[in-house]
Amino acid sequence: MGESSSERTSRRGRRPAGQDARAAILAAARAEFTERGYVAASVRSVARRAGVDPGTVRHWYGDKARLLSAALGLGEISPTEIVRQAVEGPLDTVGERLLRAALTMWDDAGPEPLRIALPAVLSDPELRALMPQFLLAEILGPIARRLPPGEAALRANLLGTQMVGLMMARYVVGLEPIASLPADAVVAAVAPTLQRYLTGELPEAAAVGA
Amino acid sequence: MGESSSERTSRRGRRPAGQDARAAILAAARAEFTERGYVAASVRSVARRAGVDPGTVRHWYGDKARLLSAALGLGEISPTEIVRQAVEGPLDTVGERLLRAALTMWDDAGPEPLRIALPAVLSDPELRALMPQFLLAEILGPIARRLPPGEAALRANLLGTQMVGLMMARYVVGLEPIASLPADAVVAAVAPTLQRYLTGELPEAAAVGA
DNA sequence: AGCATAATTCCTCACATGAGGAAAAATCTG
DNA sequence: CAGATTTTTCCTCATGTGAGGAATTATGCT
Repeated sequence: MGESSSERTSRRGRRPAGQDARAAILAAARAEFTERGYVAASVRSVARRAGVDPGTVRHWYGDKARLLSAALGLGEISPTEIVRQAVEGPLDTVGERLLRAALTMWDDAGPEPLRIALPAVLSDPELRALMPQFLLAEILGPIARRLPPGEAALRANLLGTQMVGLMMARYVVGLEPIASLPADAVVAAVAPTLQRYLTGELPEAAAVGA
Repeated sequence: MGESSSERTSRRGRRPAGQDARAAILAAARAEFTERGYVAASVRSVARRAGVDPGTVRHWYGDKARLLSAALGLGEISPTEIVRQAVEGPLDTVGERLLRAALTMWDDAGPEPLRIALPAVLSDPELRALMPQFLLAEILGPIARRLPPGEAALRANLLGTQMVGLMMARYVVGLEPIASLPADAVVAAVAPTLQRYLTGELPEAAAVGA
């Protein structure tokens, strides 16, 4: 964890043009958050890794939460928008469309953001407590609005269970063979489940319980 | 967070018989780990909450990892054993048996152990890296051994995705309505998925990808 | 009753963290 | 070119952490 003085100048003041401290900080943050977890990583450990002073990190990103947001690139993709688009179209293929959209999003981003964000959120009871509202409003809500009332919430919930489980196994944990299965194979196996949850027969006992 | 001197004596030495410091420490640990997350909770914060000195915590439980194990009551229930028992019997109802066993185990324990353990494990890249092996060996392995070779691993994986997703939604996140759905209703909705994953038709594209 | 053992606190140490602010150095602008 | 602005480090502070060990006090055993 020692800083290499060949990589880090010790004089105060502005660096010559062309050096991108912000990018180095963000890359270091992603690495630190991934390797140590958000809580155990510190602003100082990120700064050390980036080869800058902690004051520089603070200057650009303020506190650690904002550094996390920046490192995750939040705001660049909107899961809500992705869901909204996928949910449009015929209902008898909505399961597959949602799954493909999610797999594309996750595959594009790689496992890092999920591996950083999920434990960070789950470790904080206040953030964790916000997740149901967020999920219902932003992810499952647009789906439920396409379904007949009465079972819509339960059906969207069930879809959520399968999607989050797949996300966990494939991206967060890296469970094989599903972690390296081609997307088409995943869709072939899992989309029928999603479709049944959304539009298929739910046994009476499930519906009564809702 | 301040300690109440009416609850804590300040003299050194053994306490009169009848006071159970260990139980108080474990209860405090569970509360602290749940409310702050494992990493952010400290041995000192646990001790403060329990009304004892940090040295006492250290005396009984050594380091924080061992305190976590004790607080979670690890060793009292064996998921592996539960899976092994549920997997015995006719294959055409194994999905439901596994699900009932898991729901019982989770319901009995309440959300706390999962809310403590999951972020703790996922925040630590070394522990996280061990999860696939553990899951495959201890949970999914006994299931896969009951299935015909060739697709056994994929089928067990698929079952795992649904189970972990259900666990996340129902217990960790508290997503409604599934969080408060009666177990029978959950089984009615989800067991057919598990059964299909284990013994049902998997589309060709899924099987080829495995 | 006396001694050994067990349980608990107090003390100390080295180290780490987030945060604020001032000084220094490069760039930008008119 | 000079001054303003931007960027970066150094310095300081208050607070917290894990860990080791010795002193103290109650219990257990003979």
